[in-house]
Amino acid sequence: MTQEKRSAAATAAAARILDAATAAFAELGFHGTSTRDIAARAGMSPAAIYVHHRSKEELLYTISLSGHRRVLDAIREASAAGITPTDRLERVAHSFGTWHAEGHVRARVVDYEMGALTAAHQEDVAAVRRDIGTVHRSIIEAGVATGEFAVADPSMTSVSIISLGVDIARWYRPEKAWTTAQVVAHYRDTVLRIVGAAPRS
Amino acid sequence: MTQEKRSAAATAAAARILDAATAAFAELGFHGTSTRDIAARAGMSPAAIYVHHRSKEELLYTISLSGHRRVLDAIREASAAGITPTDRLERVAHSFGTWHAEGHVRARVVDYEMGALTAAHQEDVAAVRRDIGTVHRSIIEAGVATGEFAVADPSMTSVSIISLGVDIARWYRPEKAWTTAQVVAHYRDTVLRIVGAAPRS
DNA sequence: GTCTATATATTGATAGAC
DNA sequence: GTCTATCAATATATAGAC
Repeated sequence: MTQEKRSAAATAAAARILDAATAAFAELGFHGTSTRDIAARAGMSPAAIYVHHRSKEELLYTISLSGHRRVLDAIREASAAGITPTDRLERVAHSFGTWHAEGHVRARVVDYEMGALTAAHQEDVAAVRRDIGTVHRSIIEAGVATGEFAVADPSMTSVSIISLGVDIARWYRPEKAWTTAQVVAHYRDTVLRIVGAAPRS
Repeated sequence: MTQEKRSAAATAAAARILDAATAAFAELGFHGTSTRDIAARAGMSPAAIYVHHRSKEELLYTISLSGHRRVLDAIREASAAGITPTDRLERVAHSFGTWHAEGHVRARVVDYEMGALTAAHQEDVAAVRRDIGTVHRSIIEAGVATGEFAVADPSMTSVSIISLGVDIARWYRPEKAWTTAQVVAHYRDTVLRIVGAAPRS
């Protein structure tokens, strides 16, 4: 058995507990969720959690850190693929919006439960968040340099764009009228308007 | 002693407890806050809370409902004062942004802790939220009618504008670089861009 | 209307059988 | 690696003295 396969998150039971914790945290919040809630959703006894994970807080840490890293990877890939700043921003907005709309349950935990982490774990996540901000800001600055974007303060604008994307996870509910595709398309168009890009054909 | 003065929230001690609860809920979340936390912040014993309020949940309900009502009143007043849809939207954005930036502590509880309310209390708050949405959507529809705004879906656009304002309360921290006035001005300008209004002089 | 003391339930986490 | 049983701490809320 390899090192990787022995690590907690690699076993099927460990993953099932992580998924149960994600669903519970998204619905009730970290502090509103008991370890018994998580165990019940995973179809196991409360004690089983501690065979695979160190603590309830570590469950949140694992969800939050891996979630943040996956978003960062996704937008970096989207950003690299584009040619012009407008292309890159459009791809990044699509990727970022899709993560928050389709993955709204996971994203709700990732983006809104950070405050329940220990200070050290919160700093690990914050570092990834800074990189996510840098990806956005760099594209905006590049677009300002080429004249494609009309933006007075790229830092503030990138915060707004990220904010609008993140907040999808708070308000979006699939049982309502809009599909994720509609929400993402609207987000992408809104982002282009915010930076003052020329309307797309 | 009048009826009003005898109601719980009207006494000084009751208000002090409400303020302490607001600060605690904003920092730790509803479920992360104990009644002992609240009592300690108010400089009272845990038992004192129950002289002035029925339960911890009722504290949140009072904060959340009165907060929502105050926002609704503020944007209704701002909306009525304007002449053109652009004027009205600008005033509403200023009012809505100011509430969330300057009142970010209170707004964080009002907007992000709703899920901890009982179903009945959640519905009371949701009714006010629907009115807040209607105020925004009506202005956008009016602007589309006059040709001042270029918006394909007024419902989605009003959700975006509200979302961008609400989310200020999540990310804004006064100890960072930006003043509330800067954040509000940027929000107001961004809102006008989102609806496709002509840039202001 | 404030307090100390406490009832009662639930919490996160562990012990030990299998 | 799963379970049942349980520990110790903490939760919300109340009782009763002053």
